[in-house]
Amino acid sequence: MPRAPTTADVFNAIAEPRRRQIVELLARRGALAVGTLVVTLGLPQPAVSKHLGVLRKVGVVAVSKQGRERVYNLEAEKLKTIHDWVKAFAELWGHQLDRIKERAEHRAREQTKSPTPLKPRKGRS
Amino acid sequence: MPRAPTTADVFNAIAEPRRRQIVELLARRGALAVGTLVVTLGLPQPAVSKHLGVLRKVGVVAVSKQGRERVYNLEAEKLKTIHDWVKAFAELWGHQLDRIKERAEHRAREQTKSPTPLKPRKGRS
DNA sequence: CTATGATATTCCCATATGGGAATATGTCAA
DNA sequence: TTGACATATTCCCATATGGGAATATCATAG
Repeated sequence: MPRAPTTADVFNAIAEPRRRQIVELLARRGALAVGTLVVTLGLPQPAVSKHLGVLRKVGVVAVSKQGRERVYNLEAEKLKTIHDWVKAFAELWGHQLDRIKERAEHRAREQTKSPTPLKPRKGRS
Repeated sequence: MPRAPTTADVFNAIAEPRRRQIVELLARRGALAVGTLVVTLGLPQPAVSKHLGVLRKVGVVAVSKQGRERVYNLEAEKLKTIHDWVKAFAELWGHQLDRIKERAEHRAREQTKSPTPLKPRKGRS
């Protein structure tokens, strides 16, 4: 199986730096027309349109026709998926994670066979 | 330019569902040997090793040799990058984002007066 | 030493990529 | 209508993918 399509989910969609930039821009400056994004990002228009297509497909942005322009706005709630995911690990870096780490599989399955023959010295001979 | 390598940064690394699963497992159960991950994930060992390789390259996990096993542990701080990124948009979904949205490109010189969708005719009567 | 267990690495391949270039579609102005 | 502008879509291609299969590497037991 090849890599999942960028449109598979939000995680894949924002893996692309340019797309993250677009999200940042829309968050910072509000809804923007494609043309504005083109000049701001310094990317060719087709490239921008494609990136927007990906973001739109996963629901991170939404379009609205305004005259001959297409105005894209951020649908921030979709980013909540990611936030919720990483948030679960927040305590692991904000706190002492040793406890969780250590209480883990210290008895692993190795004890089913060899009773912990740890660090046998790195002798040279 | 093709898609950036999965090892390019944390965002690309965790775009892959299996790799996210690995992260979750290591967070939940602490450091684990490859073999344990293999049985838990139900994936062929080479596949797991490759995923671990990606995660290791971006620094999300770290290995330690323990006898003939390789024990992988989570380096949660690396996920902070992602957390910090999405966190910036948290106010956009937890709060009223209208303010930010509206103050945006109002110079688009066209006030959105009526959203009136043009196409949503989902019913043939 | 050799054998076995535990992981990592290499080769293969269908698939998707992001950008470039060119073109199509859409919308407004005369 | 025609023309100019704003976006989207299509085609092309070098590159990377993730899994499968086979093999290599490393560590320990005998």
